Amino acid sequence: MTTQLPARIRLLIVDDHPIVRDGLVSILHEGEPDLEVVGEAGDGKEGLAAWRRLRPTVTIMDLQLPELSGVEAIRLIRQEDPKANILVLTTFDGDADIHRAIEAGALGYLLKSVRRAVLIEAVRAVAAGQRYLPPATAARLVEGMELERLTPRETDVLRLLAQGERNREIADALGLAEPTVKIHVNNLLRKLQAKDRTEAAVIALKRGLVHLPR
Amino acid sequence: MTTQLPARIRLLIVDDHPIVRDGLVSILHEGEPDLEVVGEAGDGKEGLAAWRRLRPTVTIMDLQLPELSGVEAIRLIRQEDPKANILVLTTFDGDADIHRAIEAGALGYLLKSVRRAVLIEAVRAVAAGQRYLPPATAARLVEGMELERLTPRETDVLRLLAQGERNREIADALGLAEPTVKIHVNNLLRKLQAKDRTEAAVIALKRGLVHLPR
DNA sequence: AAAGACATAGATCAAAAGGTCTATAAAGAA
DNA sequence: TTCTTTATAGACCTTTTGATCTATGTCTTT
Repeated sequence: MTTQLPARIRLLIVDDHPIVRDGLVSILHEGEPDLEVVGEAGDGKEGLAAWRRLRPTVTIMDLQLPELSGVEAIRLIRQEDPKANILVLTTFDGDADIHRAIEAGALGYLLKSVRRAVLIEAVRAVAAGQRYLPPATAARLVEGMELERLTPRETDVLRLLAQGERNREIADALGLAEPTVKIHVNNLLRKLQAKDRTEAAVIALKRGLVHLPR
Repeated sequence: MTTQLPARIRLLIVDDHPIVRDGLVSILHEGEPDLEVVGEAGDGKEGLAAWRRLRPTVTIMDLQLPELSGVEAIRLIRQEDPKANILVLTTFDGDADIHRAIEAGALGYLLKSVRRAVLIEAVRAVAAGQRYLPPATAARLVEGMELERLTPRETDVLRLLAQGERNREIADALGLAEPTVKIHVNNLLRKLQAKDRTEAAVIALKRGLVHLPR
């Protein structure tokens, strides 16, 4: 189908921070003549549109994006082209988001704190269709698969719990009886290995299972 | 003392993310001939050393830095030169950190998500010795001054509370009686306007009063 | 010296949280 | 169909939390 010119790697950058976009462009261009940033986008929607227009070799994507979340954008892109190479570049290693991004079809994952050389290495790996995950992340991903799978309902409860809602309020918000909420909370404490709801809330935030409210 | 050539603004960038540093350099250089990045540093210690060596017009500083925190670095710099112009550039608007940074002597404050033009505007303002705060931040700072001042002991308790510790455990950890801890928790709930300890923990994290444990 | 803020702690009491049972029902997999 | 998972809910009990008192001692500021 596509006649490949092996030399050139065409890149699309999707990140809502202009500073980060410029930093990426600067690092990727300088001294790497075969890397070319062909497009940039500041939110998920623009990112998807740009991807459709440009069909880049690699899409570098942040997860926290306005309009359309990074995970959603990845899912939609991979739906249109299951071979699309996507490298996730995010600020914190909130495990849950990474997990979802990988499930949605991202090939690589990196923290924004990485050194320049690592970024380039990751871009080249993903451009070649290879997985790229920091070892620690890969390890946590495997553990995460096993241990902490939350059911949809538990996730609902956790989200409200992590905003400081009481069981009574959670029950009302979800249209449940309070004992039901208590069961879910109980399961959450066990799965998250938290000794009480406050620790559960902190763990949920730390792992990116829920996000801080505005 | 220093004979001033008004044209040139010499900048020092202190941020632990190479991507962000490159992004800043790129934005600040391009099309702004009077702005010159004369130095970069990747942690607080290096930042302080670079500042001593370079005495830049403006120091652009992240708050979350290894080795020496941004707030500490700001304090030390301002101790040596109370007229040093420091612009804080940070990822999240954790109010407490901003508050401390301003108290430590930062002149301006910006989120990393700002547009390029705003960044340049802020740099020029701070270079001229003027305060630069986004209106929303300024407003919150004023409120914050009034309402939410925590005592040192309350901060101790809050830190442990936000890790999910129980009153009993907090008491043991701090060498207090449990009733004393309860009083502090009570004061915290009132000052943070939280309805229970879980919400207090979330608020504390959101405002940057405490940080997520590693 | 007096006033105010802070830290300490004891005593109660009601509300909420958390643990442990049992039990029903729907959806999906073996 | 049978088994498993998930979601639902009731009952019971203990622990923890949070609210509200009173009270003391130390600082710092006025």
